[in-house]
Amino acid sequence: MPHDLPKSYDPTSIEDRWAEYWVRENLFAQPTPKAGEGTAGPAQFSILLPPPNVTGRLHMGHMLNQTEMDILTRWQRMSGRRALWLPGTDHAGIATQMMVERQLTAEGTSRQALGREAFVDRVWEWKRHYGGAILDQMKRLGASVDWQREYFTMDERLSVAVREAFVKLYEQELIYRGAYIVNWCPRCQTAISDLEVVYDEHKGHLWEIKYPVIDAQGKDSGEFLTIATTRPETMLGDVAVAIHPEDERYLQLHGKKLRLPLMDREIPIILDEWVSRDFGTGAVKVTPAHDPNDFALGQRHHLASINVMDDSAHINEAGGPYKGLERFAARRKIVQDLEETGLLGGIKDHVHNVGHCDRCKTVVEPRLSLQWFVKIQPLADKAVAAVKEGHIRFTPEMYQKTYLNWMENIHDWCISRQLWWGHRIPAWHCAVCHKVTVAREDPTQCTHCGSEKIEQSTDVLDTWFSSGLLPVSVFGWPNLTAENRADFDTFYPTSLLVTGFDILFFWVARMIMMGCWFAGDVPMADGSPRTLADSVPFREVYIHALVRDANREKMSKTKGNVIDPIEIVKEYGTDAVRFTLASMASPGTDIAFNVARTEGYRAFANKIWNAARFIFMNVDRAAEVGISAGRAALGAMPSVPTDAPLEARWIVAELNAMTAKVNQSLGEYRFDDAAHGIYQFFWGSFCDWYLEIVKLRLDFSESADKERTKAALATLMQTFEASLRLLSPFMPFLTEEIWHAIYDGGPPAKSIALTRYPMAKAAADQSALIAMAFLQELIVEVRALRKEIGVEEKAVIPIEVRATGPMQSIVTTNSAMIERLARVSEVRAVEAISAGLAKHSTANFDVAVVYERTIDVAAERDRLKKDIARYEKNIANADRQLGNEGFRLKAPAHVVDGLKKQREENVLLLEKARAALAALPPE
RNA sequence: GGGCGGUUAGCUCAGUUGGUUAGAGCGCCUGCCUUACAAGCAGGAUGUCGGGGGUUCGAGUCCCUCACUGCCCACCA
Repeated sequence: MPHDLPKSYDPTSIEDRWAEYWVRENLFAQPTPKAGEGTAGPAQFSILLPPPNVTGRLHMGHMLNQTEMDILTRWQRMSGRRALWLPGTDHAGIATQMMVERQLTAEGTSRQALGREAFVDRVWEWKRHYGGAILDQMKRLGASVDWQREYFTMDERLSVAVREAFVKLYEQELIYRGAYIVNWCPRCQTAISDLEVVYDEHKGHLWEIKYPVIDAQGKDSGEFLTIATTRPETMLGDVAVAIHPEDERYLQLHGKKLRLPLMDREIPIILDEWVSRDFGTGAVKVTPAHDPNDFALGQRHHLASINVMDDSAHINEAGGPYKGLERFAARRKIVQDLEETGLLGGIKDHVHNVGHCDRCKTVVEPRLSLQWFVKIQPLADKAVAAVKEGHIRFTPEMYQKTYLNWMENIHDWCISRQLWWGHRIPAWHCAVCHKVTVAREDPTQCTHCGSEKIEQSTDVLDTWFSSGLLPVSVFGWPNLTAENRADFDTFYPTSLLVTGFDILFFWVARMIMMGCWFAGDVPMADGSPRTLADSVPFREVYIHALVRDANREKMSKTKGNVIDPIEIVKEYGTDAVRFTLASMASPGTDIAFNVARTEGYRAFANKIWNAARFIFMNVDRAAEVGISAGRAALGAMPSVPTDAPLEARWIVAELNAMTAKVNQSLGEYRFDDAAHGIYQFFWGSFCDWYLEIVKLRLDFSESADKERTKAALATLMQTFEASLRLLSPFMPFLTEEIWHAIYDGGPPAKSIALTRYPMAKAAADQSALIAMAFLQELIVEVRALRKEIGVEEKAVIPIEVRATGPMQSIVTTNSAMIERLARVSEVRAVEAISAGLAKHSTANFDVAVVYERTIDVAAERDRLKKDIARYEKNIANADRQLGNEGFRLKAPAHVVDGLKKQREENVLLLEKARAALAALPPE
């Protein structure tokens, strides 16, 4: 890589090249340690990529997630840890099946027409074709994952883990099968878990239906009991009507029966305290097969359950004349029929929440069906303990509460899905004894009766059952032997999980439950039992925010405000987008993604690019006069002798301070602080001040002191190179390109990512920081003065400076710096500023420019008056506090002293400003 | 119904255990093509920290309350 960089920074031309190089060279592969070499501990850093769905395309949320993980992984790797970032994809049961079904529909066919086997083949084909798309996009983003370890949740070895987990839980009697009300999606035609139902507020109706009361002889008494329902179609499955036992309106109906309209069936009136008297009519129809509350009611009162709908929510034979109607058509017909028979009491508007399938948004039908469940409490208990005992730490902390609240109120988990795509449940049903055989190896006969008439369950497992196992399964569980457990011993528990709150329950909580449960049985590398502390799937969880659009709106396809990261990356470069996300990623706050920021950070990248060009230009000039660039000294923190020029001591002090800050911030997941720190240092300190000053030292003329030039160039190079390393986790492409250019074809490593991350070496040189701050203030005042009195930009003019003792000598020593940066021809140290000159005063100095001023007297007067008002206010404020005995007694000494000093400064400045005002021509 | 956030400059956001004069980026105004960079340089303006009350010598920061706003959980038919 030659160091003659093109004139302008063009991200696309460099990013593709390095992205390809990192993958080709396998730079981030983390091989399995040799047996016995792997030891868990702080020397390791392992992290799992939340596996994107194979259906996925990269969106901004992914990019944020991956940028954060990549920054941390690169930082950890460069800090000397054995870093492993493990990528993979999720088969995503429902989501993927839906995509393929949609494709089939477009072809005019269906999965039913294909049959199960052919359909599953088709999905695999689809997966091979599209499944890697998101990973290819990740490569383009520079994600430093170990591509050699890439997995897919339906890989053979991960499927083994799924099967083992299922069988084990079954053996432990923590998996059971039973008929319960589950959330049923009629479009996906499968059960879904509580978490997969999203509720939307819906303006519906409350229909009041009159149920005729019948007498002892079974004849209509002429009386009615009016019930209220939001779903009239379910009345076909009514088995009772419930009222509150103390409801005075209905006391006379106790023990009576009703005729179910339309179905002409006798149903009892039951009494239950669950019924609320003030809702609707105080009488509620009971449909155990289609409502969870009714189901519980039915259990309590030993009522039958009548399921009136089929898998696609059409009315079945139990619905009599309504058989075959789709549920909403049935609803309309039923309401119409009731009206015609005079049994419709009334229709009221009613706003209520309606559950929809998370995937396809179809209205969910609560429905009685036979499903598999995990008895979750024992797992949840461990998962609660793991967090309460501090074995897993959440950032931001508040998510711990959210997590515990959910985990402590958890319900059994419905894990069976009536899908074709997924891990098939390892349970065989016997046609003879009707019992179930669950086994690790496919059985040929029923373990209960020995019959060979067994058939495997057609259900598959919830996708999250397999992804919940990932932290253990990717490292080889359950087949861990002394020979092959090095990965597990080294990398489990993983160090960190970085993810969004949207999958806190779906995935994070499940991993904690399953990790604690299954890893707990794996002995430690030394054979000792594993404690809960070492069973957890990860030690820390960092939950990041949602990426919204610039107006803080959630991105969604329907709103059309989705920002495609790949598009933005093409326009501004990956580095700029990464830096945007990092700089806006403060924990707990959503990110309003604004391309204006990205434009700003592309400018930052360009700034770095140009700083590199400037430096390389000087390296070349130095080479021409026989000064070497001193590359051998690179790769460490720069150090400068105490007699080095001020700017050299200062920039090294600043670099150390910023390095400490960045390391600390990254340790606290403060990506924003870290990014701002680097930005501020590089642009504000390094470019704006240091580079401008160092131009003075880069004197390649014959008469120049070569040693001094060489020293200046060395500090320049070292500081710049260290800055690149510091920046490289954030902007991996740009820094890689420039870093290689520094070495002009002979880099000491294959990548900047494989060098060491800077560590602050020493306490910052305070005297350099103080002196430089003073000079910066002086230079800024001179520039401001020039502007105020209208000195042309190009004019070079003398100044007068009055400063106190040590500061005066700093001015004298560094007059060349002042002259260059403030366009000054001569710095005159004086006892007092000459009368008539335009002057600025600070607590430390007075400064004036020697110039025939074209002063705007009115503006100057305004400025001074404003200053005076400010000083007076400050003094009054200080006096008020200092006059308060409580403050003097209770405030810490440094606060009181600071305030006193500040007051003195303000008194001085006030005097100066008043004098200056008096010296102005009268109004 | 329960819980958790947020409200700071025109915009997007920082602000560590309460402590001296509340910050950044973008935007805005003014002047500069100063040979690394006009994707730049220099200078400048801008806030009753959502309202009210309280604790304290001292509150953007702690407590109470109200308003607005966002999210999560629950799901009474």
